[in-house]
Amino acid sequence: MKREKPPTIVDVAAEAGVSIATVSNVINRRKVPMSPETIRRVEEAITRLGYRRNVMATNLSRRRSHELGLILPHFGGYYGRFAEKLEQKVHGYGYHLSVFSAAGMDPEIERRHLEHLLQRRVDGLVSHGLAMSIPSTMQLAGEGTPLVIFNGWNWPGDVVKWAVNLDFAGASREAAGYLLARGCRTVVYAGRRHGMGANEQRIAGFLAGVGEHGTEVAHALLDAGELGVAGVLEAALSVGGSASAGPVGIYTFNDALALELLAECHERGIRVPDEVQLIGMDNEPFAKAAFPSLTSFEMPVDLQTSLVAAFLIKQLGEALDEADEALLEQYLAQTVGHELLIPMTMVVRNSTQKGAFHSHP
Amino acid sequence: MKREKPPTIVDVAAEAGVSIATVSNVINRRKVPMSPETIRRVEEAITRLGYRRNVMATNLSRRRSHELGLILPHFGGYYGRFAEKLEQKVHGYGYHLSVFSAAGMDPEIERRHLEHLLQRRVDGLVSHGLAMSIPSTMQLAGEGTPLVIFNGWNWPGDVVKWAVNLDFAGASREAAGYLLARGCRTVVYAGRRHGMGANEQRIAGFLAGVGEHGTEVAHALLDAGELGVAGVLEAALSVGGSASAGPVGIYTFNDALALELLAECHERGIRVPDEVQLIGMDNEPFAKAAFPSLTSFEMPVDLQTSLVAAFLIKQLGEALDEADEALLEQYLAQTVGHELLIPMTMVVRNSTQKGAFHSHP
DNA sequence: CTGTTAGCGCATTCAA
DNA sequence: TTGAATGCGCTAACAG
Repeated sequence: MKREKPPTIVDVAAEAGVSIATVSNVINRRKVPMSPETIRRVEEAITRLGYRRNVMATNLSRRRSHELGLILPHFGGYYGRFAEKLEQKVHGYGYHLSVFSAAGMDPEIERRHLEHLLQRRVDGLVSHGLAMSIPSTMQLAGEGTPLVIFNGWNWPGDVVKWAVNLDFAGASREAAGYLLARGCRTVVYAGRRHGMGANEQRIAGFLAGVGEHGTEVAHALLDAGELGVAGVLEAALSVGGSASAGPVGIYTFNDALALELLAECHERGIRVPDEVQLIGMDNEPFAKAAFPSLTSFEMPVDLQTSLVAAFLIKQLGEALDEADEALLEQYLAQTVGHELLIPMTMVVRNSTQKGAFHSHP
Repeated sequence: MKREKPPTIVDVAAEAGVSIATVSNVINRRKVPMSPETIRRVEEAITRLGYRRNVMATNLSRRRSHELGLILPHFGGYYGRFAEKLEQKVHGYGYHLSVFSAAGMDPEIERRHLEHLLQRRVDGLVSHGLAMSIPSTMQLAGEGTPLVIFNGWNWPGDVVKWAVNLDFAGASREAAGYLLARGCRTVVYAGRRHGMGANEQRIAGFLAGVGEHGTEVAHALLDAGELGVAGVLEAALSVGGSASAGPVGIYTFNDALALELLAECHERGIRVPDEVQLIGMDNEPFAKAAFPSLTSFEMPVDLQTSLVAAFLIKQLGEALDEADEALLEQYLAQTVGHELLIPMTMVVRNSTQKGAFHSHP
């Protein structure tokens, strides 16, 4: 624990025999003209001393941190990829991204992270539709820091300028329609209550899809958190009365749940997709490798992060590059209000293809 | 973009009719005696103005950030959980944790994050065995910031005081032995070259396990990155000559790879575990839900993060609580050098239980 | 082209 | 019990 304190700009100036202002100039590659000789001497001094600029001092002085904060519900799957992509994106604009996880929607942890980011005076924030209550968030975020939400619905436009959402409703509508088209006699949605807005969107879309079907169809909304996986499966199987023909279609909150249901089907000798058809969401790597492979929805992470970054960078008064500017305009044109919807595409696999698998022939 | 600048301690002082020193005192020096009246006035002013302390200024003044940095190879699975746990742990000691992902072992990104963390003058660093070269890291980290490594091997003791590692070698040894004991005629290890140290540890342990077997046994080391999943399976099947009796045992770098191999087996009508037995690593949620479920190794995230936190906090000169102190001593006692090894436990499932599954009866 | 100087927001002696 | 003054490391006019 020796830790002699790191060299400062003053040490560098002394070492190079110039003033601190000059050092600052060469560090920040300012426009001001400087003799090559001076630059060389300063740079030498910097490497010789192992100088590293103190960003706290820099930010304090600049009254600008060039730092952005991202709050995620957790680091897994889609969200992790989201974070990495967004980091790359904003780095291209000279911003740094600090990522925090609410460790599974824990409002307390979330609040802590938010508070910390605010105290650090980040220039902007990106957050999922939070676990914290909206008023509580509003109070924290206040009018202050630019905030872009992703996958959050019904945020008042005065606190959130933009919400960049995946069209879970549309996807769910499609899923329901697809299952019905495949001849399912019954369709159910298996959700997770703590999915919050994302869950509600799926429900709304699912119901819409069911409603669009020509004839009346047996359906149900199930909660996996409440019923458990086995409970969901049982409930699903008994919805339409056990005698009717055709498989039961189950559309799940995400691939993880779909996979668990799949395992439960194996356990009970229920054939997929003959007796039960499954559609998940997220298109996780394991969805493809499952047996039978799971039909799911691809997450357009690239597009979503690009849009999020574009909105935030723009709010920060920065100029966007050609591609991002174009992207923004394209989506802005087809958007009403401040909620932007990104369409999703279904990836059809064997869990919805009749006859592709027989567990117990 | 109005953003009137946030209130400072000066504003609060004015509002409360006291000096800034007094404000500072009520905020963080409750030890010094102050009249309750003053405290009340200051606190009122704070809430009235919505004052929030600027940590950059605070840290600059204190010459201490109370912030720790964590660098991960990526956010997925085990690492994500690791981050969340560690965050909780260090929060208990009054530290904040900033997490960064190298986006899949990208040395460039990793360097960027490390540099940023150092510029931010974090009090300590935690990192996986990095993607960056060791010398490059040493130069960066230098003698300066306390650094604890996890799952990193062969780091010189003068730059890394502690390395807290999972015993991948021991687990791999056990895996090989287990497969052999289950009657496998052939055992192979399917790895990922970019797993680096973690991969090498597995290889060493695997070979040791094979070597401990009484008789000579056909085995091989395969690289999934090079051969592809199909290639690995083919190679594995042909290792011992196709005629010999007993299943082929495949021990994989992680569950993801095991699952892909499992899918490939289904594809080709190869029965698991009758013809092929699989053991993965990480005990991901999908390992349990796979069909057949995958034998794997549990990751002791809690224990590992506790130890990492304890080492780092201690290096920072902080006092540990009872439990952590005890934990530290316990492990210190059984450790030689600066590399600490955490034992892992196997979770046996159907992918190694004969007869549990017949894909094509 | 280079140096002087006044902040940035806060913590912390040292006096009062 | 409170306040004035100094410094943390750096940036950004403004002079020279």
